[in-house]
Amino acid sequence: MAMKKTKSSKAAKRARKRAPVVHEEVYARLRRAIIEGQLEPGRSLSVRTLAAQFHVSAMPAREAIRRLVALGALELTQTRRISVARMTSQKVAELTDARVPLETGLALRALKKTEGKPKVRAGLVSKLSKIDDKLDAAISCGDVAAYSKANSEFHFALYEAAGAPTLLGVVEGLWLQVGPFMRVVLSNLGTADLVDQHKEAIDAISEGDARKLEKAISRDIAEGMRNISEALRNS
Amino acid sequence: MAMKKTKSSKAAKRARKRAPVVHEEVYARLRRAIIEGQLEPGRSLSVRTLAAQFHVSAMPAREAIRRLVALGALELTQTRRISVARMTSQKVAELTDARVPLETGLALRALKKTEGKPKVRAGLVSKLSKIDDKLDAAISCGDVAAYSKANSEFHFALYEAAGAPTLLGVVEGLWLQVGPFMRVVLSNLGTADLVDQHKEAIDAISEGDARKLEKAISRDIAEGMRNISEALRNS
DNA sequence: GCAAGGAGAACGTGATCACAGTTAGCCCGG
DNA sequence: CCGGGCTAACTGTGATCACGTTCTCCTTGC
Repeated sequence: MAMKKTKSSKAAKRARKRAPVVHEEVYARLRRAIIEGQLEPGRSLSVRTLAAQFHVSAMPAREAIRRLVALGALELTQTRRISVARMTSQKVAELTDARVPLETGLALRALKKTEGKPKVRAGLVSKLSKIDDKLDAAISCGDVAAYSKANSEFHFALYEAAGAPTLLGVVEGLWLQVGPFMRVVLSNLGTADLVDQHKEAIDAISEGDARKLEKAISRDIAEGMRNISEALRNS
Repeated sequence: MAMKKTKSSKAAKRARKRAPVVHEEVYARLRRAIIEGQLEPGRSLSVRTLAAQFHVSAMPAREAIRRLVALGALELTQTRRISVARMTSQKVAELTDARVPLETGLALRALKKTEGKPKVRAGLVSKLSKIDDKLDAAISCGDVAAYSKANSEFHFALYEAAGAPTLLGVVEGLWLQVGPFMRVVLSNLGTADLVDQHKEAIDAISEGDARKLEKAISRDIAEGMRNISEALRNS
Protein backbone atom coordinates (compact mmCIF):
# COMPACT_ATOMS: atom_id res chain seq x y z
CA MET A 1 0.00 0.00 0.00
CA ALA A 2 2.98 2.25 0.29
CA MET A 3 3.10 2.80 -3.41
CA LYS A 4 -0.12 2.99 -5.33
CA LYS A 5 0.87 3.05 -8.94
CA THR A 6 1.61 6.71 -9.30
CA LYS A 7 5.33 6.17 -9.43
CA SER A 8 7.09 8.06 -12.15
CA SER A 9 10.47 6.77 -13.33
CA LYS A 10 10.38 6.08 -17.03
CA ALA A 11 6.91 4.66 -17.26
CA ALA A 12 5.34 8.04 -16.63
CA LYS A 13 7.55 9.68 -19.19
CA ARG A 14 5.97 7.60 -21.85
CA ALA A 15 2.49 7.56 -20.45
CA ARG A 16 2.49 11.35 -20.19
CA LYS A 17 -0.86 11.43 -18.51
CA ARG A 18 -2.40 14.84 -18.19
CA ALA A 19 -2.50 16.02 -14.66
CA PRO A 20 -6.03 17.10 -13.86
CA VAL A 21 -5.06 20.52 -12.45
CA VAL A 22 -8.23 21.35 -10.60
CA HIS A 23 -8.01 25.11 -10.89
CA GLU A 24 -7.86 24.91 -14.67
CA GLU A 25 -11.18 23.21 -14.82
CA VAL A 26 -12.76 25.61 -12.37
CA TYR A 27 -11.47 28.45 -14.51
CA ALA A 28 -12.75 26.90 -17.71
CA ARG A 29 -16.22 26.35 -16.32
CA LEU A 30 -16.46 29.77 -14.79
CA ARG A 31 -15.18 31.44 -17.93
CA ARG A 32 -17.68 29.63 -20.06
CA ALA A 33 -20.47 30.68 -17.73
CA ILE A 34 -19.42 34.30 -17.96
CA ILE A 35 -18.98 34.38 -21.74
CA GLU A 36 -22.37 32.77 -22.21
CA GLY A 37 -23.87 35.36 -19.94
CA GLN A 38 -24.99 33.07 -17.16
CA LEU A 39 -23.78 35.47 -14.47
CA GLU A 40 -25.43 38.84 -14.27
CA PRO A 41 -23.27 41.92 -13.77
CA GLY A 42 -22.75 42.96 -10.18
CA ARG A 43 -23.47 39.47 -8.85
CA SER A 44 -21.19 38.87 -5.95
CA LEU A 45 -18.90 35.87 -5.74
CA SER A 46 -16.81 34.55 -2.95
CA VAL A 47 -13.90 32.18 -2.89
CA ARG A 48 -15.48 29.77 -0.45
CA THR A 49 -18.89 29.84 -2.09
CA LEU A 50 -17.45 29.12 -5.51
CA ALA A 51 -15.32 26.38 -4.03
CA ALA A 52 -18.37 24.77 -2.48
CA GLN A 53 -20.37 25.01 -5.70
CA PHE A 54 -17.64 23.29 -7.67
CA HIS A 55 -16.91 20.80 -4.90
CA VAL A 56 -13.29 21.84 -4.64
CA SER A 57 -11.25 23.47 -1.94
CA ALA A 58 -10.59 27.17 -1.67
CA MET A 59 -7.26 27.25 -3.47
CA PRO A 60 -8.42 26.36 -6.98
CA ALA A 61 -11.37 28.73 -6.67
CA ARG A 62 -9.01 31.52 -5.67
CA GLU A 63 -6.78 30.97 -8.64
CA ALA A 64 -9.64 30.82 -11.12
CA ILE A 65 -11.05 34.04 -9.69
CA ARG A 66 -7.64 35.71 -9.82
CA ARG A 67 -7.30 34.91 -13.49
CA LEU A 68 -10.71 36.29 -14.31
CA VAL A 69 -10.00 39.44 -12.35
CA ALA A 70 -6.81 39.86 -14.35
CA LEU A 71 -8.84 39.58 -17.55
CA GLY A 72 -11.38 42.14 -16.44
CA ALA A 73 -14.28 39.74 -16.21
CA LEU A 74 -14.52 40.04 -12.45
CA GLU A 75 -13.96 43.13 -10.37
CA LEU A 76 -12.82 43.84 -6.86
CA THR A 77 -15.03 46.28 -5.01
CA GLN A 78 -13.62 49.07 -2.92
CA THR A 79 -13.97 46.87 0.11
CA ARG A 80 -12.08 44.13 -1.66
CA ARG A 81 -14.96 41.89 -2.44
CA ILE A 82 -15.46 40.04 -5.71
CA SER A 83 -18.24 40.62 -8.18
CA VAL A 84 -19.02 40.26 -11.86
CA ALA A 85 -17.83 43.41 -13.61
CA ARG A 86 -20.38 46.12 -14.22
CA MET A 87 -20.75 47.90 -17.52
CA THR A 88 -20.61 51.59 -18.24
CA SER A 89 -21.39 53.37 -21.47
CA GLN A 90 -17.75 54.38 -21.67
CA LYS A 91 -16.70 50.78 -21.43
CA VAL A 92 -19.17 49.78 -24.11
CA ALA A 93 -17.63 52.31 -26.46
CA GLU A 94 -14.11 51.15 -25.77
CA LEU A 95 -14.95 47.50 -26.10
CA THR A 96 -16.72 48.14 -29.37
CA ASP A 97 -13.65 49.92 -30.71
CA ALA A 98 -11.55 46.93 -29.75
CA ARG A 99 -13.92 44.23 -30.89
CA VAL A 100 -14.61 45.51 -34.39
CA PRO A 101 -11.05 45.49 -35.76
CA LEU A 102 -9.96 42.41 -33.83
CA GLU A 103 -12.93 40.21 -34.61
CA THR A 104 -13.23 41.24 -38.23
CA GLY A 105 -9.52 40.57 -38.51
CA LEU A 106 -10.03 37.12 -37.06
CA ALA A 107 -12.93 36.42 -39.40
CA LEU A 108 -10.92 37.52 -42.42
CA ARG A 109 -8.04 35.31 -41.38
CA ALA A 110 -10.44 32.40 -41.13
CA LEU A 111 -11.74 33.13 -44.60
CA LYS A 112 -8.24 33.42 -46.03
CA LYS A 113 -7.34 30.08 -44.53
CA THR A 114 -9.99 28.41 -46.67
CA GLU A 115 -8.87 30.03 -49.91
CA GLY A 116 -8.26 27.45 -52.57
CA LYS A 117 -9.55 24.72 -50.27
CA PRO A 118 -13.21 24.31 -51.18
CA LYS A 119 -13.63 21.32 -48.93
CA VAL A 120 -12.32 23.11 -45.87
CA ARG A 121 -14.46 26.11 -46.68
CA ALA A 122 -17.53 23.95 -47.11
CA GLY A 123 -16.79 22.30 -43.81
CA LEU A 124 -16.60 25.64 -42.05
CA VAL A 125 -19.81 26.84 -43.68
CA SER A 126 -21.53 23.64 -42.67
CA LYS A 127 -20.32 23.91 -39.12
CA LEU A 128 -21.43 27.50 -38.82
CA SER A 129 -24.77 26.77 -40.43
CA LYS A 130 -25.39 24.04 -37.95
CA ILE A 131 -24.75 26.39 -35.05
CA ASP A 132 -26.85 29.03 -36.74
CA ASP A 133 -29.74 26.60 -36.85
CA LYS A 134 -29.54 26.21 -33.11
CA LEU A 135 -29.48 29.96 -32.92
CA ASP A 136 -32.63 30.29 -35.00
CA ALA A 137 -34.32 27.66 -32.91
CA ALA A 138 -33.44 29.57 -29.78
CA ILE A 139 -34.86 32.76 -31.24
CA SER A 140 -38.16 31.19 -32.13
CA CYS A 141 -38.38 29.46 -28.78
CA GLY A 142 -37.54 32.68 -26.98
CA ASP A 143 -34.84 30.79 -25.14
CA VAL A 144 -32.44 33.51 -24.12
CA ALA A 145 -29.87 31.20 -22.57
CA ALA A 146 -29.70 28.97 -25.62
CA TYR A 147 -29.40 31.98 -27.89
CA SER A 148 -26.57 33.40 -25.84
CA LYS A 149 -24.73 30.11 -25.90
CA ALA A 150 -25.23 29.52 -29.60
CA ASN A 151 -24.16 33.06 -30.39
CA SER A 152 -20.84 32.71 -28.64
CA GLU A 153 -20.40 29.29 -30.18
CA PHE A 154 -20.91 30.74 -33.63
CA HIS A 155 -18.39 33.50 -33.22
CA PHE A 156 -15.73 31.33 -31.66
CA ALA A 157 -16.19 28.55 -34.16
CA LEU A 158 -15.44 31.13 -36.84
CA TYR A 159 -12.57 32.71 -34.95
CA GLU A 160 -10.94 29.43 -34.08
CA ALA A 161 -10.82 28.62 -37.77
CA ALA A 162 -8.45 31.56 -38.15
CA GLY A 163 -5.72 29.58 -36.46
CA ALA A 164 -4.57 32.61 -34.50
CA PRO A 165 -4.42 31.60 -30.85
CA THR A 166 -2.95 34.84 -29.57
CA LEU A 167 -5.56 37.03 -31.20
CA LEU A 168 -8.18 34.56 -30.09
CA GLY A 169 -7.02 34.96 -26.52
CA VAL A 170 -7.35 38.71 -26.69
CA VAL A 171 -10.83 38.45 -28.15
CA GLU A 172 -11.84 35.97 -25.48
CA GLY A 173 -10.80 38.58 -22.96
CA LEU A 174 -13.16 41.04 -24.60
CA TRP A 175 -16.02 38.57 -24.58
CA LEU A 176 -15.43 37.94 -20.92
CA GLN A 177 -16.19 41.59 -20.38
CA VAL A 178 -19.26 41.82 -22.58
CA GLY A 179 -20.70 38.40 -21.86
CA PRO A 180 -22.63 39.26 -18.71
CA PHE A 181 -24.36 42.10 -20.56
CA MET A 182 -25.39 40.20 -23.61
CA ARG A 183 -27.57 38.14 -21.37
CA VAL A 184 -29.05 41.05 -19.47
CA VAL A 185 -29.86 42.86 -22.67
CA LEU A 186 -31.43 39.77 -24.18
CA SER A 187 -33.50 39.17 -21.09
CA ASN A 188 -34.86 42.68 -21.33
CA LEU A 189 -35.44 42.70 -25.05
CA GLY A 190 -36.43 39.10 -25.47
CA THR A 191 -35.52 37.28 -28.63
CA ALA A 192 -38.55 38.60 -30.47
CA ASP A 193 -36.99 41.38 -32.49
CA LEU A 194 -33.59 39.75 -32.88
CA VAL A 195 -32.49 39.60 -36.46
CA ASP A 196 -30.10 36.86 -37.31
CA GLN A 197 -27.04 38.71 -38.52
CA HIS A 198 -25.08 35.58 -39.11
CA LYS A 199 -26.65 34.42 -42.33
CA GLU A 200 -24.89 37.14 -44.26
CA ALA A 201 -21.58 36.15 -42.71
CA ILE A 202 -22.08 32.53 -43.72
CA ASP A 203 -22.99 33.60 -47.25
CA ALA A 204 -19.90 35.75 -47.42
CA ILE A 205 -17.67 32.88 -46.44
CA SER A 206 -19.35 30.55 -48.85
CA GLU A 207 -18.85 33.12 -51.62
CA GLY A 208 -15.35 33.99 -50.50
CA ASP A 209 -16.34 37.63 -50.26
CA ALA A 210 -14.00 39.27 -47.76
CA ARG A 211 -15.63 42.68 -47.84
CA LYS A 212 -19.04 41.24 -47.24
CA LEU A 213 -17.77 39.16 -44.34
CA GLU A 214 -16.06 42.13 -42.77
CA LYS A 215 -19.23 44.14 -43.05
CA ALA A 216 -21.39 41.38 -41.64
CA ILE A 217 -19.19 40.90 -38.60
CA SER A 218 -18.84 44.60 -37.87
CA ARG A 219 -22.57 45.05 -38.19
CA ASP A 220 -23.23 42.14 -35.87
CA ILE A 221 -20.88 43.53 -33.26
CA ALA A 222 -22.05 47.10 -33.61
CA GLU A 223 -25.66 45.97 -33.33
CA GLY A 224 -25.03 43.96 -30.20
CA MET A 225 -23.05 46.69 -28.53
CA ARG A 226 -25.68 49.26 -29.45
CA ASN A 227 -28.27 47.13 -27.72
CA ILE A 228 -26.14 47.05 -24.61
CA SER A 229 -25.61 50.77 -24.78
CA GLU A 230 -29.34 51.43 -25.04
CA ALA A 231 -30.11 49.04 -22.24
CA LEU A 232 -27.61 50.89 -20.08
CA ARG A 233 -29.28 54.21 -20.80
CA ASN A 234 -32.63 52.81 -19.74
CA SER A 235 -31.38 51.48 -16.44
CA MET B 1 -2.70 46.83 24.42
CA ALA B 2 -5.71 44.83 23.41
CA MET B 3 -6.64 47.25 20.71
CA LYS B 4 -3.92 48.94 18.73
CA LYS B 5 -5.73 51.47 16.63
CA THR B 6 -6.69 49.24 13.78
CA LYS B 7 -10.24 48.96 14.99
CA SER B 8 -12.82 49.58 12.36
CA SER B 9 -16.23 50.80 13.54
CA LYS B 10 -16.95 54.16 12.00
CA ALA B 11 -13.47 55.65 12.24
CA ALA B 12 -12.14 53.36 9.57
CA LYS B 13 -15.02 54.17 7.27
CA ARG B 14 -13.85 57.72 7.14
CA ALA B 15 -10.16 57.05 7.20
CA ARG B 16 -10.43 54.61 4.29
CA LYS B 17 -6.80 53.81 4.35
CA ARG B 18 -5.56 51.72 1.49
CA ALA B 19 -4.76 48.22 2.47
CA PRO B 20 -1.27 47.37 1.23
CA VAL B 21 -2.27 44.10 -0.50
CA VAL B 22 1.12 42.56 -0.98
CA HIS B 23 0.35 40.59 -4.12
CA GLU B 24 -0.71 43.74 -5.95
CA GLU B 25 2.67 45.27 -5.49
CA VAL B 26 4.47 42.13 -6.51
CA TYR B 27 2.33 42.05 -9.63
CA ALA B 28 2.95 45.70 -10.43
CA ARG B 29 6.70 45.36 -10.11
CA LEU B 30 6.85 42.18 -12.11
CA ARG B 31 4.63 43.58 -14.81
CA ARG B 32 6.75 46.67 -15.13
CA ALA B 33 9.86 44.55 -15.41
CA ILE B 34 8.31 42.51 -18.20
CA ILE B 35 6.95 45.46 -20.17
CA GLU B 36 10.30 47.20 -19.98
CA GLY B 37 11.97 44.06 -21.23
CA GLN B 38 14.03 43.29 -18.17
CA LEU B 39 13.22 39.59 -18.38
CA GLU B 40 14.40 37.70 -21.39
CA PRO B 41 12.05 35.22 -23.07
CA GLY B 42 12.30 31.67 -21.84
CA ARG B 43 13.78 32.71 -18.51
CA SER B 44 12.40 30.43 -15.88
CA LEU B 45 10.64 31.69 -12.80
CA SER B 46 9.48 29.95 -9.70
CA VAL B 47 7.04 30.85 -7.01
CA ARG B 48 9.51 30.44 -4.20
CA THR B 49 12.34 32.21 -5.97
CA LEU B 50 10.19 35.19 -6.85
CA ALA B 51 8.90 35.28 -3.31
CA ALA B 52 12.43 35.36 -1.95
CA GLN B 53 13.52 38.10 -4.37
CA PHE B 54 10.62 40.30 -3.34
CA HIS B 55 10.94 39.38 0.32
CA VAL B 56 7.40 38.13 0.53
CA SER B 57 5.91 34.75 1.19
CA ALA B 58 4.88 32.30 -1.50
CA MET B 59 1.23 33.28 -1.65
CA PRO B 60 1.56 36.78 -3.13
CA ALA B 61 4.14 35.53 -5.62
CA ARG B 62 1.75 32.83 -6.74
CA GLU B 63 -1.06 35.25 -7.34
CA ALA B 64 1.09 37.70 -9.27
CA ILE B 65 2.37 34.89 -11.45
CA ARG B 66 -1.14 33.59 -11.99
CA ARG B 67 -2.29 36.98 -13.23
CA LEU B 68 0.61 37.27 -15.65
CA VAL B 69 -0.01 33.78 -16.96
CA ALA B 70 -3.62 34.75 -17.56
CA LEU B 71 -2.44 37.75 -19.57
CA GLY B 72 -0.06 35.71 -21.68
CA ALA B 73 3.12 37.29 -20.35
CA LEU B 74 4.22 34.11 -18.63
CA GLU B 75 3.78 30.59 -19.87
CA LEU B 76 3.47 27.20 -18.27
CA THR B 77 5.71 24.60 -19.81
CA GLN B 78 4.48 21.11 -20.59
CA THR B 79 5.91 19.95 -17.31
CA ARG B 80 4.04 22.71 -15.52
CA ARG B 81 6.91 25.02 -14.88
CA ILE B 82 6.80 28.80 -15.25
CA SER B 83 8.78 30.82 -17.76
CA VAL B 84 8.66 34.10 -19.62
CA ALA B 85 6.67 33.55 -22.81
CA ARG B 86 8.63 32.80 -25.95
CA MET B 87 7.92 34.47 -29.24
CA THR B 88 7.12 32.88 -32.54
CA SER B 89 6.85 34.56 -35.92
CA GLN B 90 3.19 33.64 -35.93
CA LYS B 91 2.71 35.41 -32.63
CA VAL B 92 4.54 38.47 -33.90
CA ALA B 93 2.14 38.68 -36.83
CA GLU B 94 -0.92 38.33 -34.61
CA LEU B 95 0.29 40.83 -32.07
CA THR B 96 1.06 43.32 -34.81
CA ASP B 97 -2.44 42.94 -36.17
CA ALA B 98 -3.82 43.63 -32.72
CA ARG B 99 -1.48 46.45 -31.77
CA VAL B 100 -1.89 48.59 -34.85
CA PRO B 101 -5.63 49.24 -34.69
CA LEU B 102 -5.78 49.33 -30.90
CA GLU B 103 -2.85 51.62 -30.31
CA THR B 104 -3.61 53.98 -33.18
CA GLY B 105 -7.15 54.10 -31.84
CA LEU B 106 -5.84 55.01 -28.42
CA ALA B 107 -3.56 57.67 -29.86
CA LEU B 108 -6.38 59.19 -31.86
CA ARG B 109 -8.58 59.26 -28.78
CA ALA B 110 -5.85 61.08 -26.94
CA LEU B 111 -5.56 63.61 -29.73
CA LYS B 112 -9.30 64.11 -29.86
CA LYS B 113 -9.35 64.76 -26.14
CA THR B 114 -7.13 67.78 -26.64
CA GLU B 115 -9.24 69.30 -29.42
CA GLY B 116 -10.14 72.86 -28.63
CA LYS B 117 -7.97 72.77 -25.53
CA PRO B 118 -4.63 74.20 -26.63
CA LYS B 119 -3.28 74.20 -23.12
CA VAL B 120 -3.99 70.54 -22.55
CA ARG B 121 -2.54 69.73 -25.94
CA ALA B 122 0.60 71.72 -25.22
CA GLY B 123 0.92 69.94 -21.91
CA LEU B 124 0.73 66.56 -23.59
CA VAL B 125 3.24 67.59 -26.23
CA SER B 126 5.57 68.87 -23.57
CA LYS B 127 5.27 65.69 -21.54
CA LEU B 128 5.93 63.51 -24.55
CA SER B 129 8.84 65.66 -25.69
CA LYS B 130 10.43 65.33 -22.31
CA ILE B 131 10.22 61.55 -22.46
CA ASP B 132 11.45 61.64 -26.02
CA ASP B 133 14.53 63.53 -24.87
CA LYS B 134 15.33 60.72 -22.47
CA LEU B 135 14.83 58.38 -25.38
CA ASP B 136 17.27 60.26 -27.56
CA ALA B 137 19.77 60.35 -24.74
CA ALA B 138 19.45 56.60 -24.34
CA ILE B 139 20.03 56.09 -28.06
CA SER B 140 23.20 58.16 -28.12
CA CYS B 141 24.46 56.50 -24.96
CA GLY B 142 23.67 53.10 -26.36
CA ASP B 143 21.79 52.34 -23.16
CA VAL B 144 19.39 49.63 -24.17
CA ALA B 145 17.63 49.39 -20.84
CA ALA B 146 16.98 53.12 -20.66
CA TYR B 147 15.73 53.15 -24.23
CA SER B 148 13.36 50.30 -23.54
CA LYS B 149 12.00 52.01 -20.47
CA ALA B 150 11.63 55.40 -22.13
CA ASN B 151 9.95 53.85 -25.12
CA SER B 152 7.24 52.20 -23.04
CA GLU B 153 6.88 55.38 -21.03
CA PHE B 154 6.31 57.38 -24.19
CA HIS B 155 3.63 55.13 -25.55
CA PHE B 156 1.76 54.77 -22.31
CA ALA B 157 1.94 58.48 -21.54
CA LEU B 158 0.21 59.01 -24.86
CA TYR B 159 -2.28 56.21 -24.39
CA GLU B 160 -3.19 57.21 -20.88
CA ALA B 161 -4.13 60.62 -22.19
CA ALA B 162 -6.88 58.91 -24.16
CA GLY B 163 -8.83 58.34 -20.95
CA ALA B 164 -9.84 54.86 -22.04
CA PRO B 165 -8.94 52.50 -19.21
CA THR B 166 -10.45 49.40 -20.75
CA LEU B 167 -8.64 49.77 -24.05
CA LEU B 168 -5.51 50.66 -22.14
CA GLY B 169 -5.80 47.42 -20.23
CA VAL B 170 -6.03 45.41 -23.43
CA VAL B 171 -3.01 47.19 -24.87
CA GLU B 172 -1.04 46.60 -21.69
CA GLY B 173 -1.76 42.95 -22.17
CA LEU B 174 -0.23 43.13 -25.62
CA TRP B 175 2.86 44.92 -24.34
CA LEU B 176 3.28 42.27 -21.71
CA GLN B 177 3.67 39.82 -24.55
CA VAL B 178 6.04 41.85 -26.70
CA GLY B 179 8.05 43.46 -23.90
CA PRO B 180 10.56 40.66 -23.41
CA PHE B 181 11.40 40.73 -27.12
CA MET B 182 11.90 44.42 -27.50
CA ARG B 183 14.80 44.09 -25.18
CA VAL B 184 16.32 41.08 -26.87
CA VAL B 185 16.06 42.72 -30.26
CA LEU B 186 17.59 45.92 -28.97
CA SER B 187 20.43 44.05 -27.37
CA ASN B 188 21.21 42.39 -30.65
CA LEU B 189 20.82 45.44 -32.83
CA GLY B 190 22.16 47.98 -30.42
CA THR B 191 20.69 51.45 -30.42
CA ALA B 192 22.96 52.56 -33.24
CA ASP B 193 20.60 52.38 -36.17
CA LEU B 194 17.47 53.18 -34.23
CA VAL B 195 15.55 55.99 -35.76
CA ASP B 196 13.40 57.97 -33.42
CA GLN B 197 9.92 57.46 -34.81
CA HIS B 198 8.29 59.50 -32.10
CA LYS B 199 9.16 62.96 -33.30
CA GLU B 200 6.62 62.69 -36.07
CA ALA B 201 3.97 61.62 -33.62
CA ILE B 202 4.68 64.59 -31.39
CA ASP B 203 4.51 66.93 -34.37
CA ALA B 204 1.23 65.39 -35.44
CA ILE B 205 -0.28 65.99 -32.02
CA SER B 206 1.03 69.50 -31.90
CA GLU B 207 -0.50 70.16 -35.31
CA GLY B 208 -3.70 68.31 -34.52
CA ASP B 209 -3.16 66.14 -37.57
CA ALA B 210 -4.99 62.88 -36.94
CA ARG B 211 -3.91 61.15 -40.12
CA LYS B 212 -0.30 61.95 -39.52
CA LEU B 213 -0.51 60.67 -35.95
CA GLU B 214 -2.15 57.47 -37.05
CA LYS B 215 0.57 56.94 -39.63
CA ALA B 216 3.36 57.69 -37.21
CA ILE B 217 2.08 55.26 -34.60
CA SER B 218 1.42 52.46 -37.07
CA ARG B 219 4.84 52.93 -38.55
CA ASP B 220 6.46 52.88 -35.15
CA ILE B 221 4.68 49.66 -34.25
CA ALA B 222 5.26 48.03 -37.61
CA GLU B 223 8.93 48.91 -37.48
CA GLY B 224 9.38 47.51 -33.98
CA MET B 225 7.55 44.32 -34.78
CA ARG B 226 9.49 43.91 -38.01
CA ASN B 227 12.69 44.09 -36.02
CA ILE B 228 11.44 41.36 -33.73
CA SER B 229 10.41 39.27 -36.68
CA GLU B 230 13.83 39.57 -38.28
CA ALA B 231 15.59 38.82 -35.05
CA LEU B 232 13.49 35.68 -34.78
CA ARG B 233 14.46 34.56 -38.23
CA ASN B 234 18.11 34.95 -37.39
CA SER B 235 17.96 32.92 -34.24
C1' DG C 1 35.99 7.90 -20.24
C1' DC C 2 31.18 8.08 -20.43
C1' DA C 3 26.48 7.30 -20.51
C1' DA C 4 22.76 5.48 -17.61
C1' DG C 5 20.65 5.78 -13.21
C1' DG C 6 19.51 7.06 -8.60
C1' DA C 7 19.30 10.20 -4.53
C1' DG C 8 18.09 14.69 -3.19
C1' DA C 9 16.61 19.37 -4.00
C1' DA C 10 13.26 22.19 -6.08
C1' DC C 11 8.97 22.68 -8.30
C1' DG C 12 3.61 23.64 -8.90
C1' DT C 13 -0.45 22.55 -6.64
C1' DG C 14 -3.94 21.67 -3.07
C1' DA C 15 -5.31 22.00 1.67
C1' DT C 16 -5.86 24.32 5.92
C1' DC C 17 -5.42 27.83 9.48
C1' DA C 18 -5.08 32.76 11.32
C1' DC C 19 -6.35 37.32 11.02
C1' DA C 20 -8.17 41.79 10.15
C1' DG C 21 -11.88 43.92 7.99
C1' DT C 22 -16.72 43.85 6.24
C1' DT C 23 -21.44 42.52 6.15
C1' DA C 24 -25.76 41.30 7.77
C1' DG C 25 -28.94 39.83 11.14
C1' DC C 26 -30.88 40.42 15.48
C1' DC C 27 -32.07 42.51 19.61
C1' DC C 28 -33.48 46.23 22.27
C1' DG C 29 -34.72 50.94 23.33
C1' DG C 30 -37.80 54.44 21.85
C1' DC D 1 -43.95 49.81 14.93
C1' DC D 2 -39.61 51.59 13.71
C1' DG D 3 -34.59 52.54 13.81
C1' DG D 4 -29.83 52.23 15.52
C1' DG D 5 -26.05 49.61 17.45
C1' DC D 6 -23.77 45.31 18.68
C1' DT D 7 -22.40 40.70 17.64
C1' DA D 8 -21.60 36.71 14.98
C1' DA D 9 -20.79 34.95 10.52
C1' DC D 10 -18.39 35.69 6.36
C1' DT D 11 -14.83 37.79 3.36
C1' DG D 12 -10.09 38.25 0.99
C1' DT D 13 -5.44 37.69 2.11
C1' DG D 14 -1.15 35.78 3.82
C1' DA D 15 1.32 31.95 5.83
C1' DT D 16 2.57 27.25 6.04
C1' DC D 17 2.61 22.32 5.26
C1' DA D 18 2.02 17.94 2.37
C1' DC D 19 2.28 15.56 -1.76
C1' DG D 20 3.53 13.91 -6.19
C1' DT D 21 6.25 15.32 -10.03
C1' DT D 22 10.34 17.11 -12.37
C1' DC D 23 14.89 18.61 -12.56
C1' DT D 24 19.88 18.40 -11.37
C1' DC D 25 23.94 16.65 -10.25
C1' DC D 26 26.86 13.09 -8.85
C1' DT D 27 27.92 8.58 -8.44
C1' DT D 28 28.50 4.05 -10.23
C1' DG D 29 28.93 0.37 -13.38
C1' DC D 30 30.51 -0.81 -17.79
